[in-house]
Amino acid sequence: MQKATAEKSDPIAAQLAPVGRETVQDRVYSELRRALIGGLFEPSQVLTIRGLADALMTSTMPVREALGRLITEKALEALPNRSVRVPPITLERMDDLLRARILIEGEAIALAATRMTPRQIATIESMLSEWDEMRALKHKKDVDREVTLNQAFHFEIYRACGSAVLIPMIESLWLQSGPCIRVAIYAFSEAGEVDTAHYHRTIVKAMAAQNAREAREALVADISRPFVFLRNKLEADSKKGIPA
Amino acid sequence: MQKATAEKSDPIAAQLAPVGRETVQDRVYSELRRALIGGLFEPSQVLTIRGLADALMTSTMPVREALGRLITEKALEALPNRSVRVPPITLERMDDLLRARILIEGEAIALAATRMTPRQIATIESMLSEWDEMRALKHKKDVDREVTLNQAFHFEIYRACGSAVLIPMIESLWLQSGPCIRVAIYAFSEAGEVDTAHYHRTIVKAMAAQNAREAREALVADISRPFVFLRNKLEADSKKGIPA
DNA sequence: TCAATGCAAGTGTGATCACAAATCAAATAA
DNA sequence: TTATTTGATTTGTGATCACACTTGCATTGA
Repeated sequence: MQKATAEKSDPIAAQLAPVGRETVQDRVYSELRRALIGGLFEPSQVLTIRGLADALMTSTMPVREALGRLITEKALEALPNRSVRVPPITLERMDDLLRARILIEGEAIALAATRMTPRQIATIESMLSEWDEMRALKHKKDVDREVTLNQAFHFEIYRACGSAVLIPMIESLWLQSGPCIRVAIYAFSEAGEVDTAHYHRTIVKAMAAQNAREAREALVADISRPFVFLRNKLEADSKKGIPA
Repeated sequence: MQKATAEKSDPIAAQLAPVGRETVQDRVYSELRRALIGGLFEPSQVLTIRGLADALMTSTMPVREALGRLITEKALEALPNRSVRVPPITLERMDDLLRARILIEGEAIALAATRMTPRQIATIESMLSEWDEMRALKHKKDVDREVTLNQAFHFEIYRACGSAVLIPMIESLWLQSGPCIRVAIYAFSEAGEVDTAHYHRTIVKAMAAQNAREAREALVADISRPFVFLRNKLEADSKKGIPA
């Protein structure tokens, strides 16, 4: 094998990063994930293979496989008509999702509390200040950036839990609650938003002190907020407005 | 629509069950799931699309989509070579899986403890006696049947937890630990098996008493057993035998 | 006017083909 | 004999086609 010998003998090869061979299907899958977590699709919206293929400038093949994967992790829903849609929001489902997230993400942050390196803690601290400066010049409500930064903050912590089993589950949970969260964030914005960064600061403080219990409690408060907010909003709407 | 009117006006339509339209992909996916949970594939075994398609008497298309779905739930592993294999067993992964299963299945059974109907409890009790009579005439070690019955018992309980979010996660966990479990059960058989049904009886008793704490503890003992057994076996092997 | 029928466009599913990358084996050189 | 190379086979990926089912709309009937 000429490649193996080259790697050993050639000193410049050590400076070369291996070029990733990402498939089209992977890119489609990642793109749809990003859109789902960011809440770019509305609940109950139906997606067609050919429509997405056109939008993503590819053929139907990578799209249908990506959709199949998203359906298995419950990020999308397969109707009996064989059409696929993003799952609608119901109160039961929101409670269900929140309970699962408290259980699993709470465990992950408790594990991470005793395993995070100073370097990793410095990373999430820098994210904190990045959050602050975004708030400082909040001329425009950059919801997309807010969502992205929030996700990066949380997963920087979760990655430190050292569990290759829990992390994909958390990703699946974020995928499923993405549409809900987006709706909640919009509701936040129009209802005099509470300081989101405050909760993150509490989390960072607990993580720096390696206090698993406090970290878990702060996390629960953080992720519960949009859910209870949206829940109250939905209940209020159904009481006075349309019951459906 | 003639179908809708027929449903309302025609009395014989009420006796007709809707014919399910299961796709080939669904069948392939279910079949591979069954094989994985049952441990029919060995750890580190590589699977080829065309090989599976031939074995399942279908084309490559349904197989590749089923494989993609199984990869996303970590039931299979995609190598950088783009070939797929069933994940190998490591001590770290086993501990990781067991911890996640204790966390999530423990929560599920605790939820189910206060929600199981008398009818559902009667069902798992009947499974208990079915287990006993299988033990009574254990002329041949029917590992397959043992695995199937064990799965049916646990999921009859989990289904009662009422969470549409937790159950798919538990299925994913069983998918991932399937190969390990199979190895453990074989090891059980050759090492004078402890009474598996005893743990299930304890679980049933706790469920009947709606005692969530006891049910959870009994479940943890039940699912931990094959893992700690296999762990000790692997550690013993690595100490005296091959370190790899 | 309204419901039922029939047609046409759209959609998911499975099969097949083309192509590039990887794997394996025989052949060759040191 | 051992290491290297070369060629053939296998394999995954993406594109395209054929078919069946669904959906939506226009037409027809009462």
